[in-house]
Amino acid sequence: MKLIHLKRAFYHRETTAVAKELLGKLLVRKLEGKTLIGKIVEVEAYLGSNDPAAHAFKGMTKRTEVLFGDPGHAYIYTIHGHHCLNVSAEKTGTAGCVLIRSVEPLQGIEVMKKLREKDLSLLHLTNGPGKLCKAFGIDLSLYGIDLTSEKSELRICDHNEDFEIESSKRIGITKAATLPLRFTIKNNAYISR
DNA sequence: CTCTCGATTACCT
DNA sequence: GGTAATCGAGAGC
Repeated sequence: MKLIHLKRAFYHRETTAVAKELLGKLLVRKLEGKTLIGKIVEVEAYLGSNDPAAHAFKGMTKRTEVLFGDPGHAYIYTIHGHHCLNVSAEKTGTAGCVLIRSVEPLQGIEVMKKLREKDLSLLHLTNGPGKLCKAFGIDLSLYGIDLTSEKSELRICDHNEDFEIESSKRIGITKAATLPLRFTIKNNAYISR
């Protein structure tokens, strides 16, 4: 499998467009000499200043500053004791991002199982934002990492496949909860919930 | 410094 | 489907 990372221009667009097109792409993590790969099957768009549910809604803080910078960087935060991975989108100065909610494990599954401590069945290994971060060894030390750099330990690579995209309400939020900004690959077995 | 609140998970019935 | 555990960021004092 040849791994060509997505370029900056991919992220330099409207957040919902980036979200939909991230479906089917490959999350690639270099870790301890191994390469872990997961196919993105579920994402959510967070629109920044127009979206009360977005962390960036109230403006820039130390935590959210990467969202206001160049697109194509990792926005990682902790919630309920777990880490979540987002990708920054939109032009510099505008704070859109895409939450990676679920991936299908493709390569490095033994390493993922080692990093996760519970529920090691393949279907439940990476089917949630906190779970996939644990399985991929993603924590705050990777905050702000450039996903478009060949050298990065974390990047997103191109992959082509035919599938149908389904949209639905975002999960686990209370504000702007009815907007259809969650996108999934229809009928994929590794979607969360 | 203290307090509150989740973009969650795992385990229970 | 219901809920306890969890912990850092952000806000307020």
